[in-house]
Amino acid sequence: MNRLPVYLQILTDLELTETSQVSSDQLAALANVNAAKVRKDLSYLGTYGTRGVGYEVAFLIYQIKRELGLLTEWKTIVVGAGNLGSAITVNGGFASRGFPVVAIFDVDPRKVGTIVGELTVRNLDEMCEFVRANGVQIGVLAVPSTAAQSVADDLMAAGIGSLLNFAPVVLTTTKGVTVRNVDLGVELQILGYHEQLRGQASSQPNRVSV
Amino acid sequence: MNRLPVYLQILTDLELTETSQVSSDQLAALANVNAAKVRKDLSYLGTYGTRGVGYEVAFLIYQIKRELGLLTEWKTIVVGAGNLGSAITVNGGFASRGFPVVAIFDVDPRKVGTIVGELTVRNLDEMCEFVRANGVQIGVLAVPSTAAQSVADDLMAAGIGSLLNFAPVVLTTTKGVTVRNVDLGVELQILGYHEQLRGQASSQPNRVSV
DNA sequence: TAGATTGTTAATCGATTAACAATC
DNA sequence: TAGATTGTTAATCGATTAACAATC
Repeated sequence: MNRLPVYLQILTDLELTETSQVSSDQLAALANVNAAKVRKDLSYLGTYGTRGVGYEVAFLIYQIKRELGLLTEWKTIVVGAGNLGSAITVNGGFASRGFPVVAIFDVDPRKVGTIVGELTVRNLDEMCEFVRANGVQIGVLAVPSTAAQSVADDLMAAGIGSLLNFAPVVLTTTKGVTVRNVDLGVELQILGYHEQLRGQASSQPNRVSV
Repeated sequence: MNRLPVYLQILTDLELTETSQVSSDQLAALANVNAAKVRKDLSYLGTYGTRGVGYEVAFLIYQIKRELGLLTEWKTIVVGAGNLGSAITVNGGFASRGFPVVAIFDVDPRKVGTIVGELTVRNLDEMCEFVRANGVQIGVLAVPSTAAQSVADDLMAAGIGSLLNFAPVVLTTTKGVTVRNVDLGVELQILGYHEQLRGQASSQPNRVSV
């Protein structure tokens, strides 16, 4: 369920402000969704609410984490030690969210051996062996578009489970590997679309929004 | 329409391979969707196909760009000159996709004045004035979570149109500002969820997938 | 008990897709 | 004309939400 991470973030914030109980109405307001939807989403986890009272924040956090598989750590590697790969490795704070970055790789000999965060950049040649030997589950592709498919092929051959791909290409995948594409250019394009709509709204009010 | 950027990318690839005509069947296969959906999506742009033949690639690219507002350039600034902000400014290649990054800002005096790509990092103090003076439409927030709301408030006060936010916080927004959140941690969490499902599928085959 | 809120049903809404006449 | 493919209708499917009995 795609909305559970949103609830999780809100609940985590609430816990920091010492809130121990929350109603579906409150949660819905914070998440900008319908209260019935919140109850339906949460009832999917089990019947953990108390009628007339609401939900216990800490318990709900635990149950969502359980459902999302965040009680386990998933070993993650980053491929590409450029700015993006470094950003993810260093300040992503992913380790605290259950995704320890256990290695970072690059093909550029000038980058191999340098330090990124707490890791030393390894040579791409060692990647497959490392994945196999350490049972790495998740690979983050922060490489140029031209290299993405090749790196993905290597990782899949080495038995990786899931890929997070930042290169703006449609990867060909084998087996049951899950791929998630994040194209930052597309994110901007969507904003551009909204900017255009804004312009049309003020000048040509004869068009229904989509 | 959220699928148009996907079609656009595929069509652009096709154009590079000298393909001038494409059918809804072919496009659907490349985009991993139903052919009827492709035709319905494209018919929204207008009736640009030819029965018995298909669609002209170049013309379709133009029409999608027009619809998405990609024939105009949208002035973009990046706030935060860390690894993430640098990655976006330098190798995002967003300028070629219609989003020229016209300035980058940081609060850290050690970063102000340094060069990122073709830009000199400016002081955050100058940001509002710059946005107003140059009519910047889009702001990219590559700052720590703690700073995100404050920077967003400043940008909105200065009249920015849309924000792309990488900080894992729910921003409070005023007026008709469009905000798009990209939480890389959430992206990983979704992969973690799939990893967990994979594990359950092999051990406990008594659970229907979601 | 009275008030509040859940869990769930049933209605509604919108998105997807099969099917096919139109037509190149 | 025969084959291919669009554009669109109508059916299907799934997601959202209003409503309310259950119950704390």
